[in-house]
Amino acid sequence: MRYCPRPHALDPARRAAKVPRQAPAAGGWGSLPPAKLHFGPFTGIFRGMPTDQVTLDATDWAIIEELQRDARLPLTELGRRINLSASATTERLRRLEAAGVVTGYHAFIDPAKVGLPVLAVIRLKFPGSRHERLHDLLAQRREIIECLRVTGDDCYVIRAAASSMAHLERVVDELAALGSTTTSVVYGAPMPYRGVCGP
Amino acid sequence: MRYCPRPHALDPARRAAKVPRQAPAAGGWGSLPPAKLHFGPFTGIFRGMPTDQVTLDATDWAIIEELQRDARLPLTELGRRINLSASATTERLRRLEAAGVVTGYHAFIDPAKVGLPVLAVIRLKFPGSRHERLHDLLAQRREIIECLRVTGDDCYVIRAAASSMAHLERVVDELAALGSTTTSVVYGAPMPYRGVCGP
DNA sequence: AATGAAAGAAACCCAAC
DNA sequence: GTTGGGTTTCTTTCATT
Repeated sequence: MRYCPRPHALDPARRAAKVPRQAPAAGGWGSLPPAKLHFGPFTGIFRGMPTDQVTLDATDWAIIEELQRDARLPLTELGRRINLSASATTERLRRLEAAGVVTGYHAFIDPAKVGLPVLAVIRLKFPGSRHERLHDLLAQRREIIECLRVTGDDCYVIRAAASSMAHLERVVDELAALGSTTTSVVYGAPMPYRGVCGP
Repeated sequence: MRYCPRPHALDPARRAAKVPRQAPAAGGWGSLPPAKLHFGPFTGIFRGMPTDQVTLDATDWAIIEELQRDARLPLTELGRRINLSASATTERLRRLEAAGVVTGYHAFIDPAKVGLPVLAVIRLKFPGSRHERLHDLLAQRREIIECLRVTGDDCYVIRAAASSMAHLERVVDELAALGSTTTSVVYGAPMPYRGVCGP
């Protein structure tokens, strides 16, 4: 097998080698493992059913907090910060990845900088159960960057990033064909996403 | 200076050392402070006013897409995938970081795995302008993992991760002291967060 | 801007403690 | 968990184009 540089357990190539049976890919981060329930940075990444809780000690939490802050931290430096040898740090992290505690490492992009300055939270209320059509739309419209199914009056909470209000309008119109929408444009974040933290 | 392993431009130590003077924010917002506007994975990380757009070519987008998928990808492997030498790839990425296109690299954690299986979207409606009290609460309650200010009936859209419904209730009660809340518990994500993509 | 070479550092594996 | 050795790969710098 080809040597995979800095090959964390979540690396697609490595996962393929180590996790023989992939569940059918269902949207979202292509590289993420199947059947995870995550509520990752910022909002949530739910996928499928919740899984069992993992017992973590203070060192595990230190690893989690460092990597939530900077996912590109080298393992040697991470080890230094948590007062653990590189080997032990690597093994801890490997276990956290294998247990599904760490679900991925992702770069964050400023949408405004790349031409998507209009961000919105769109709530969608369904009359019946045309969920398939929504799923199709989610897959196609890349302006939709997240969709959560929730309790309450609204069935779904959707996030979208658009290049203009006119662009957002087109996205909302497509959603409005499926159910009734309530759209809120985002001014800013008094509290931008921060990762989870220990007890 | 101490060698900094894999020291990307966003590394705190390196940022201080290498980016002496930020160019004054030019463009549409006049004298307003040059802040970050990100709508990162899952929800968005807005902070302050939007900044200027950056012109990106197909190679830049390839870098962005790869690192959104796996932030721990080595630069050599990234270069291989986009058909560029490691040096050129590094320089491209350095520019993207310096321009504020890439705002960070973050590990995603499965909240259910670490004892926070209850995720909720809480909308908060303010009667007046007791924003300071909200900001204090946001800073203190680590269950609140994001807060967006939005247009519409509700002033804020808040995300929270709690260990139980009783735990969530306590968080909601604290918010309800400031304004009227509407809470939706998250079932799952038909479309978990996926990063932005090019045109 | 991209390339290629070279030095130092990091990732990895493994054995021993 | 730690240490240390040995190997491969990665990061960074710099000269070159």
